Amino acid sequence: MDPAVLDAIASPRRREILRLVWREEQTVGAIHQAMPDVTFGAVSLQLRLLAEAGLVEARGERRNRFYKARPEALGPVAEILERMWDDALWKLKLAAELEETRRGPKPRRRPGRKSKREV
Amino acid sequence: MDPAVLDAIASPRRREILRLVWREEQTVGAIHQAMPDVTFGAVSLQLRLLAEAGLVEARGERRNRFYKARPEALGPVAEILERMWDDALWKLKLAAELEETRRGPKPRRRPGRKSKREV
DNA sequence: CAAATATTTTAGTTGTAACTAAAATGATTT
DNA sequence: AAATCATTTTAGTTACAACTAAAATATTTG
Repeated sequence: MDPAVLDAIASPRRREILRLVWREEQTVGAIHQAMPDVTFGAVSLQLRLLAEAGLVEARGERRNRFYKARPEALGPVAEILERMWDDALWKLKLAAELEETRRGPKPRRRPGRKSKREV
Repeated sequence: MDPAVLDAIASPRRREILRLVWREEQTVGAIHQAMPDVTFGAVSLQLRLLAEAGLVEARGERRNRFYKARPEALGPVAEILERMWDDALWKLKLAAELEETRRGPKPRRRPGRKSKREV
């Protein structure tokens, strides 16, 4: 397992793309339609990152490129993701997470301060 | 499994800290001594992030705070990390990775361009 | 070949993670 | 209560991931 894998799946956006191409290949356009809050170009760039990490593969047919996940490249992480996606609760969390991380890769850490040392 | 976990382990620096406190608790000072390329404060900040994600716990004794990993919070990811650390090859890669990511959280994507579509 | 369609790439912007240096806080000892 | 030790927090800097809009590239169709 490449550490690039850990990097790749740390992004909610990339996890969502992975999910979309998990079972069956999808065109970039189809993926983009499922993520209307980002531009086509943004989807293409994330697909490039995923492809460079070996987590998706592409196939060209006619005018389209079809992308498909490579679960075998994810090793044990594949099961973790699948478990997350199967969990209905997770779907809600993902939605909130995607909305929150409209820009910026990572969830903000909570601002709640605690002045005294907490043991 | 919280997605904050995936976030936390995406950072080589945090993975290294986790490794140091995996088997036995360590003071912040001891952790810092094992990572001389960053300041004490930087270590403390990353420990805070890990603690907020529930991946480490702290205990205060005398002047020191002892940090310890909480592998149970990592779920299946714990095994992945352990497997990585056990692999000698990984140790070399991690060293290079840490050196390369002196600043900046993630490995640069390779600049190699390919102008034609590659199917 | 021109037009249409699908995708990639470029150039530039923005938010923020990871860091540093120094100040602040907390705990212990004298 | 001052001095010392260990850690946390603050304020500010820097590098870069994720994004947008537009231009470029590739592929098929009329």
